[in-house]
Amino acid sequence: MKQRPRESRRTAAKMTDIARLAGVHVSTVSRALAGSPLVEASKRKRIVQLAREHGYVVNPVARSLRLQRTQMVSVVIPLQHAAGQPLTDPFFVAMLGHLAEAVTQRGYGMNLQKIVLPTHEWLDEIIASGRSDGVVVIGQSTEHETLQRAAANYLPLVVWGAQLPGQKYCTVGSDNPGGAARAVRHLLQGGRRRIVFLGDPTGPELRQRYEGYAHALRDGPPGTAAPRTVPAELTPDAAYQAVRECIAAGEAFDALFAASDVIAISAIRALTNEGLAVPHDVAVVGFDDIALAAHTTPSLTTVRQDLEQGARTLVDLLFRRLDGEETASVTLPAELVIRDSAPA
Amino acid sequence: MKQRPRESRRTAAKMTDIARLAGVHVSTVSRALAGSPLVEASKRKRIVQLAREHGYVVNPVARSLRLQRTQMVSVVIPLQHAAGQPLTDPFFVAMLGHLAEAVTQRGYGMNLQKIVLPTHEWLDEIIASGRSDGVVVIGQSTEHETLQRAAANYLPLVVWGAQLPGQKYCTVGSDNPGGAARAVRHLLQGGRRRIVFLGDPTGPELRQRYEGYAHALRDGPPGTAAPRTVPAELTPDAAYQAVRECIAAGEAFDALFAASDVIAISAIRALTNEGLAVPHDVAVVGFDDIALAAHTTPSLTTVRQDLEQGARTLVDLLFRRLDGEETASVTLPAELVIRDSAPA
DNA sequence: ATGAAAGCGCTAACAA
DNA sequence: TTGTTAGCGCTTTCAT
Repeated sequence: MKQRPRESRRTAAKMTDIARLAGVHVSTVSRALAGSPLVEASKRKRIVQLAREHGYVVNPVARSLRLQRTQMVSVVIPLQHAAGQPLTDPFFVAMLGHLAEAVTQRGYGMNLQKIVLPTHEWLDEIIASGRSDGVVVIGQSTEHETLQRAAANYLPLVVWGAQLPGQKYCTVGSDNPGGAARAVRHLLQGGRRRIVFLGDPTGPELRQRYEGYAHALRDGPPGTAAPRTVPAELTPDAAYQAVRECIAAGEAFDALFAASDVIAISAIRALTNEGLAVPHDVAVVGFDDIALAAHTTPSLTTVRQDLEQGARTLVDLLFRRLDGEETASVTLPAELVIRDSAPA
Repeated sequence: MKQRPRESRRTAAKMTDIARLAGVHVSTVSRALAGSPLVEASKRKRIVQLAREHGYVVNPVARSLRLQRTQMVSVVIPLQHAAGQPLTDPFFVAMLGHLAEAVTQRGYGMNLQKIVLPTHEWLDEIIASGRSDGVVVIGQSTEHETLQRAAANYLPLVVWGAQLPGQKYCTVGSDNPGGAARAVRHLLQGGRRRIVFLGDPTGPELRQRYEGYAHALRDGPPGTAAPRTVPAELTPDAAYQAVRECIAAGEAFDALFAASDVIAISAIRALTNEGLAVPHDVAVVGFDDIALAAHTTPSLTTVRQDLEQGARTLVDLLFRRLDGEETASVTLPAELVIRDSAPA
């Protein structure tokens, strides 16, 4: 058993050390460092100066224990399959960046947790642990019930995802059905009639995208083929495989609506490699508008989610909940961005 | 002044509550939950069961205070300018994802800090605070001296960046000079003679890339133009502007080596918009091999940094340092990936 | 095998 | 204005 050598870390100064140096009681130092007007101004300055000279900073662990408040926000990503969407997926990673931005701007720290196969009580444990003052969950995954339960007695919780009927927790998410419907109508207007849905509509967000797709198809002109799903996990490889197999099986389609940009891009490569021209033979629309989307060949027509606004909204709602407000869920617009993979 | 309403959060169970329920002393619960063989097996099981039923989890704040160990790793990103590389830059964001993966795999949490204009003692404060057991700094920025000072008496610190002479802290980074030189030699082999460096070689990593560039040019065939820098911050807009201005100023060049992919891609757009064909008129090579690079039009020839391996190595070294080992710095290979923006 | 008690570093109610 | 004191929730030595 290896041990932590003490010499490796200079023992950090404690508040009592500063108190001794200043010749005052530790409580005076605490007050001085908190800028309390109770402490005589000159003395306060002296103490603050002393602390700085000695590189002293208040120990947040002790402070948190005493105050029962951590100044931390937990960001949790429940992933369904270990092999599924990795943490490095452009969507997550952009969301994380924006969240970090918004959280640190408020003087809070952010701690990041990835939950692989959500085990029994993952969320309750995070909440009960008191490691953070509030929780942001990115994606409902298959955890709707868990979220419902947790929200029943824990206010400072916000979730990125779809808004569901009877939902008790607060979500921020894009208008998935609307965005998907716009994408499909765009394809229909372009004369496409056999439009396939690529993705696995298990989680609420993807299901909503599927429903928007199916709904728009039902309202399509005569000759519009019925909805058809090509199931695929949200990874490049899975999507690439799924599309190739679909083509090999001889299925005919003239457009593809993908549940995410990542799989849309893979689909384009699969189609191209199979000798199908995009958009001539098959038009492709994605979902997300990741940074990559504008630069692919052909550039990707997609439904844009504004993750920066999403993250800012999540954090804003979380802090209002920390202040006791029962905030309502927010749905953000999902706008169609027309590029070359499905031109006007 | 708003107040935190107590009703919003069910008061979490404490260890003493479980002790009372089990009819034992809190120390026995502590031992039981830690799986100590001292506690009689049946009693231990009963206690663990009780804890689970009541959704009890050990409070990590109290635990950390007692053990003087947090099971947390701080990840810090010092940024030079508020306006510079945002946290959402693909490089950072990919690095973050990989780090999160590696850290959580070891059962540690990760807390994320973004330091905008590094103030006096940012690193010392993070270390002194005891918020985490170890620190990963992403990028040296202009903070070499700060890192030197901190490393003098704090072992569990690792840095992504360039290895510098006389360096006392442990870095993991790509072979910047080698990678840059390979990129430039590739351009020279393709017949390019007037190769410009795009970027601002202020920080150590970019300086090393510049040096690799300059070095390769000096060894170039007769007729090779001397090194020339077009300074630009690592943002798409700054780079786009810089390149357009450079063209407008009538400067002649037939190739461009960009300090990062993000600015390389912007450069391509600037060149194209100015009527210069890539690679015909101007070849472009980037640095990073971000996900986007393979999908731009034309696809980007670039120097690949393996961030996954980088992150794994950082975390591996950090944990060895937590165990007291004085690990040496590691330089990872930086391989040239030839695509269409500078074909063979 | 279990309990008692001390103490991690800090803040705040209370006393002076 | 400052000091004294209790205690946040936990682990661990020591005593039993």
